[in-house]
Amino acid sequence: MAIELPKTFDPSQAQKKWLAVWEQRGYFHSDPDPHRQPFSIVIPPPNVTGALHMGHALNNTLQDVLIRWRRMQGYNALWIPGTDHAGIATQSVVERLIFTHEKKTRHDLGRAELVKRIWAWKDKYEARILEQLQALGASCDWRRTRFTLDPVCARAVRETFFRMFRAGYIYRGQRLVNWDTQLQTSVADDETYTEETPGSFWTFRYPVDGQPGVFIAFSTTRPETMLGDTALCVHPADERYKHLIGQHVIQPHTGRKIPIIADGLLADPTLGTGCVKVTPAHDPNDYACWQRHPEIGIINILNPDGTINDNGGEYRGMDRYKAREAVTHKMQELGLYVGQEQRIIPLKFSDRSKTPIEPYLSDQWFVKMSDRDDGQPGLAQMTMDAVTTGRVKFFPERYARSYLDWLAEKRDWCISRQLWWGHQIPVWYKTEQQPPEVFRMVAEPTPRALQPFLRTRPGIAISWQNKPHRAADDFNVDFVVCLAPGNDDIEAALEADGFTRDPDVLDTWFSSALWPHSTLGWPGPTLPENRPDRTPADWEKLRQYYPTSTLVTSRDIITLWVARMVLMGLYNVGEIPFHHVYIHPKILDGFGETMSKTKGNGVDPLDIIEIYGTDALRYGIVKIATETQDARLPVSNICPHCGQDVPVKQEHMYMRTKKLACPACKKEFRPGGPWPTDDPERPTAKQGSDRFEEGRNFANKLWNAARFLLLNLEGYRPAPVDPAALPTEDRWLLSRLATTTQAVTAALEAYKFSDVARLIYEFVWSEFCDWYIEMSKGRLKDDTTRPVAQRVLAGAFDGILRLVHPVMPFVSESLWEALGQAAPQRGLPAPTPAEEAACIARWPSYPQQWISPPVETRFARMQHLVRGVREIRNRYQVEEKIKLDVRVKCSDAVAADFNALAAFIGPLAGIATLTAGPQITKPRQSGTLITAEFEAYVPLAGLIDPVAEAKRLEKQLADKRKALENTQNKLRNEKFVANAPAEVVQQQREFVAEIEKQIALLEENLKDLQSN
RNA sequence: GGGCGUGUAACUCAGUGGUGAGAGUGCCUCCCUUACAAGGAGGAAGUCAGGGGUUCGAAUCCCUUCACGCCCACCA
Repeated sequence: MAIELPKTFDPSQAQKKWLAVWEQRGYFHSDPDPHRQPFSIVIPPPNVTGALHMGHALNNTLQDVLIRWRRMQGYNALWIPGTDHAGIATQSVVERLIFTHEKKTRHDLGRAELVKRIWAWKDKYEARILEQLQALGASCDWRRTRFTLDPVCARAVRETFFRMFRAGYIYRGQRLVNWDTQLQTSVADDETYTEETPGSFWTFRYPVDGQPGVFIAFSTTRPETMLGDTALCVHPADERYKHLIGQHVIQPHTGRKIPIIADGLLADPTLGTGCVKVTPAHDPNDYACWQRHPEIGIINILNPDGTINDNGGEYRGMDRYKAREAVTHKMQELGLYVGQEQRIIPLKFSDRSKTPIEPYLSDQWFVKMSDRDDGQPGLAQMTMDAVTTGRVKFFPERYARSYLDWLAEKRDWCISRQLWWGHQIPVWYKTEQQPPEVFRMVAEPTPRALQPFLRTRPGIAISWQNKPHRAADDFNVDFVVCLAPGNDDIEAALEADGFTRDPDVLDTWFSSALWPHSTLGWPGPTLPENRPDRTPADWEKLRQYYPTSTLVTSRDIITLWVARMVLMGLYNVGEIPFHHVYIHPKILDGFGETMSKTKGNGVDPLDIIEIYGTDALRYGIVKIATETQDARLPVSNICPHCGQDVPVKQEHMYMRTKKLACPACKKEFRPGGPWPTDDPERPTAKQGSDRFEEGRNFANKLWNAARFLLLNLEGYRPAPVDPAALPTEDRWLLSRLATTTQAVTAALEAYKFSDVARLIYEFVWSEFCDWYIEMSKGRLKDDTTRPVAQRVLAGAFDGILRLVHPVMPFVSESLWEALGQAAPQRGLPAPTPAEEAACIARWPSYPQQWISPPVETRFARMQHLVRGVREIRNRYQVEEKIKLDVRVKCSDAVAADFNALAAFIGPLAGIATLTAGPQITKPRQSGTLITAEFEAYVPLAGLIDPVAEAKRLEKQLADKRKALENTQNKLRNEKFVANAPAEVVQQQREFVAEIEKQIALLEENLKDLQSN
């Protein structure tokens, strides 16, 4: 009995069913297995407070395609999921929420309470994002889900910090950081954005000391920083100022005498007055200048909240912008004001608080990236070498350049953040004052509290201040102690002895950088041997799955994340973290802009899943993941009344358009966007994109192909087939199947995802469905040909399901089950019992000998003819009932090929009779000619308009003659004949012969037409 | 300013030296034929951004102009 499927594929039902089955059968679990080769990926951990967006959908779909494919290939495939605590992002979200609801700041709550609140928040949103990943079909080993703050990861972070500290790679220094005065934290460069802002450009002058009436002028956009000036600077070769170098000027607000120095790097004689004020504590360039001229000194004038500190004298306590006015006013009073002009000034803002950034001198922890004092390569160099030697490979290759260029600067990595949410820095010291600048680990002297532990514990490192130079601030620290994890008793002893722990937390990227090995349970070498959390199983996991196989990520974190993972992997494990880095494109809206909630141009993957199904989403994503291009995804508002797609226009973005009328149902709705409140008048549209229709349709096409098979597999008996003995159409199918399988496999190996989707789609739709299934219909009706046709159909479709599975797991799994009922044993050339699920089925591979160009050529000729007849039928609206007589003239060899497929031409082209042979029957009646690689004549007496047909043929003739002339000219060109590859020349000759024949036939045909 | 990338049909994109440039969507014509109207058959539609060069031959390689995007640096 035949199995009957519903007419259309229902994605939501399939998703629900298979997610549960896969999970319950544990298909995605992976454990160390010495007999299988591992293939491992660690997920780029999404921010725990984030919701799934298209970027995640893209990133994770591509990883899942790789993992499912390798799993099917028999690898021990492990995909580790997890989430990131994302320090600033998360803390500021929760802080803002608490402030909105309770009007309390973090200082009102206190550290412990705030952290507790964030954990509660995290638990909720972590569950949500993991569910969303599961909804994508992500075949992660969910048992191994990690969080960057969980105990396993925390242990790795502590270990790493400790080892780097002990080795002298981590130091405390004063540096200019981007200071967010509202959040009172430093923010990384990537957490800032620059905006062109209207501002003023002032010019002032300072009086030269001891030379009344002599002034020197300079310009600034931030007058308040004059309070922190420690020098004026000119170019050493600038004739205007040469004589003043070494003299002093008086800073009028503070009365300080400051030097005029020469620095060719800082001062540019062509800009402004050619003289520049130097404020080392509040400008990065000036800071660099101070490092070259430390004698000028450095003065910090700001408090963390952006007010002027004690160094600002009478301006103390004033907000920096108030101080700007006051300082300027004072200069005017003193007659030192020269001028002011309005300018558009690029101003840096904090991404989190949207307030202007202040360059601020602050105490921070750093990882030293430069080469070592002994000349040995440092961390940056080591990290670069991993790529230059080819141990880590980028796909596409060009992204290696971003990585190398950035690392080549060897800039030290600031790893401390003034936050409460994150890994607290495991360093203790004994003062409320800020600790010193540079530490180096030493054995002695030793704080008393540590004495009892020193002999027995390896996890203690002590540093002291060893550099005599002090910056503006005064320190009073004797010892700094860093502890490895697992030394709670020492921590307690230190704290009892008056030590306090550094309040800062580590940069999120510090823990993310450990992700490939921390998720695998890297135990670290300093943990005491007898600890229960250091087990042989940890090492076994690491040994099996590390280095991981491929990292799949986006290009904007190549430096922040990829480079640091390589660094930490090499430093901690002594081995690269991954062999391949695949950088995928970014998804943009229809106008080429990045998607964001504020713009209102985003697409919610969950909406796409709801409307089109997960498989359609995945297919669409794989299809647009090309090598070079970012993917544009035009967005539509989906009418909440009738479901019509209404394309988003740029004026709809940023909530500029408040209502839209649906062109289909005329009802009004509000376009999608981050609207703060509901609109009582009209519903808000969801946003979608019709780009996913292709995938939905493809899933349905597969579904219906299976439906056809199942209706026709009655009486199916598995048996081997002999490819050599199969009829031409079967050998064509096997040739195409083998070619496609090979090409898909190669595309996956090269991370050419778009090709994967295209290849599968073309084979399934344009070849298997459009031609093979149609051709099989006749064969299935005949009892003698039916059994073989069934075997080939079942066997080929089995292969198709395997090929489709990594991209579209749900529809393929559903059909695998259905096909399993009708044909539990199937396959080509010999049947085998089908695996119990598509997701653990073996990835296909077929014999090279199946690929047969002659068979494909033969088949292509037949397709040409069929298409030609169809075109004629269509052009002249030939009624189905009318019999057509197609006569074919060709060589005997082609005729033999042709006859092999002749039986299909009638049904496929919709004609009744067909005669094929080496001769064309004369005389011609009014008719038309199909010019494929052979000649076919379709008599159409009485059906065609001779004038129109003649016109058409004349146009064809003209085209052909032109092509002939071009090609003949080419062949007359000696250089072409001499230089072009022989096969190309041969091809051209054949083309000439062919086209000459076609022209002759067309001419003959035209004559016939005209004589009638 | 430096680096990387992009510009091909109305739209989104394939196509890195070799016959007349492709796909999906959209558009036009015909068809609800027992797998599929989320479908079938056919059709129209492109000076491959502009200019110059290399070559027997260029969408493809080189130079250049224009437009757009991203990253980095800088802007007293």
